[in-house]
Amino acid sequence: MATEYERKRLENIRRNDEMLAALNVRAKASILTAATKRPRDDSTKSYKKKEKQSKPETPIVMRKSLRTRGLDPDSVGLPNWFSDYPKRIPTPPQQYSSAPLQKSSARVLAPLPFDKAYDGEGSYKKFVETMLGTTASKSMVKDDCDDSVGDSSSTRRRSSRLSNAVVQKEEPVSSSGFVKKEAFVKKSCRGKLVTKDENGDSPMSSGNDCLKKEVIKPEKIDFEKIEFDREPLSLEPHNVARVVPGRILVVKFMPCQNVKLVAAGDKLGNVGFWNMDCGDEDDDDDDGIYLFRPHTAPVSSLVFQQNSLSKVISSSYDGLIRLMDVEKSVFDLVYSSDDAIFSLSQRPNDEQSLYFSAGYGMLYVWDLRAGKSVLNWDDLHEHRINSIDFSPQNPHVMATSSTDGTACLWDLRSMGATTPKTLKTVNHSRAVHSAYFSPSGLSLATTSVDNYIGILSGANFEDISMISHDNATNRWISTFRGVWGWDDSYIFVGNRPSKGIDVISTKLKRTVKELHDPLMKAIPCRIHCHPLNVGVVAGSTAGGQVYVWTPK
DNA sequence: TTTGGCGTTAAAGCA
DNA sequence: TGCTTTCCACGCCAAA
Repeated sequence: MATEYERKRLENIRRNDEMLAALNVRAKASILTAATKRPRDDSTKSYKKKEKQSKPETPIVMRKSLRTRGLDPDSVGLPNWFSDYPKRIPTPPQQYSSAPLQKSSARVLAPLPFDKAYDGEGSYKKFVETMLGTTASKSMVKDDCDDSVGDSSSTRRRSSRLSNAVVQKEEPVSSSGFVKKEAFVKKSCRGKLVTKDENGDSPMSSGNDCLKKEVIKPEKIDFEKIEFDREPLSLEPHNVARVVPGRILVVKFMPCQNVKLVAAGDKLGNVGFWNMDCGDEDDDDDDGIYLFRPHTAPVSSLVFQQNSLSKVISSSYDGLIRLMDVEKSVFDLVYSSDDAIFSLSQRPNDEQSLYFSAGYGMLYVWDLRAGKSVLNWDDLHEHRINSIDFSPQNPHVMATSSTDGTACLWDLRSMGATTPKTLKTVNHSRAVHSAYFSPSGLSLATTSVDNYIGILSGANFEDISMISHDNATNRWISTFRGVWGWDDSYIFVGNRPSKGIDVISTKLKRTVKELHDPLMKAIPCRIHCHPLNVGVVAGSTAGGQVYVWTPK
């Protein structure tokens, strides 16, 4: 229950804020600050804001339900304005265009048009064109799934399937819920139309695709041409950009081979897109970086819709899930809640369902078509769930990681109970920030702040090995998450002291490579390996920069 | 047992 | 170049 003291404290905060708002002190202070600020010397490519973002004038309010606040659902509890506290600050009608100070606090429980969400300086016209496929007719898109927050695991799976030539079919599942390893047949798929399923139907053909897609023929993607093991990766100056202003929590490549586009979500609620092909130095109005602000709190995950790459789902600590629909130029509101959403994922080949975690240990299955929750568990973990991922071998098997110090494997088919049992639980001594399946689905990698990266393998994931790795961060940088490369051989994870990326061999159980470059000025906390282009790796930092390594 | 304060220390912004 | 500010990740520990 909220204490008397807490109520008084909140009441004081509210009164003070109303007084400041009435005096318009903050707006005036902001004007003074803007008038006296120096232009920043920024030699690297960067997003351009409409106006300098002043520091937040209100505290970030973490979304918390009555339940997690310890209040009864029918309790009067905190005043109504508390959950939407920032909205109480008087805002002018043009808040989105000329008053980022006010804008920074408003949680809009409605679809948000691009015009209102856009926070860049130039035009986003080219971005829309690119996303709608007018320049992407050569694009090739993946055939199946995307993944969970801030990682790279399942978006790579297609590429891995191609490179490993692992034939995917309806896998037999053991009684324990795990796929029988021996059921898989390795053979070359060169020349096959890998985007078609067993019935000959292309999973890409459904839906109102915006991009002009082309069936991927394996011979078009010569994975052997680029051998990550042998060819070093390099960081070119033009592959460095500041995409968003705040600390990045999630970075994702658009799963498209011929359009080099990176999306990043930051602590302030921004979602930035960087079209790396758009490098027209003469065009001051469009440098390929497009900054939107669909959320008012940290963006926890970004997922490109599996069969419609012009749609991007975002989740946030502000309790909202939005669907960016480029065709309609709007960030639709999919879900809203008082609980912070810490992770979101989709199962392979099921783009109608969202799996997301909220508050402290809750997990929801949301039907996009029906617009409602079809399943939920209140206490899947004892603390926040940091990642959700699905086995590419068997999409019924889900992996979660949590601040409660565990990573768990679940069988979705036997989770009807209110307190479902795990298939496997991995115990770390501290918070676990990720648990991602390898591209083949045969291994799982967990990353914990206890300074270990766990590798689970074996037919039933019974073989657990812990690789020592310095995963310590602090409050100013995002926690590390080990992500898989393009096959089961390597895991990529940030290195704080060296400001680089460690490449860990799962076979040797140690770091075998380090990606360093003098251009790297900050720690790459969140990493994504391009799902279709082997050797292309993005690292993102607390300063909002994205660094993209490419094969030499 | 719960709660809240504190230490940690990266990186932008500013003078 | 150096100082200030940021401020909800996490663990530790003392106080309630």
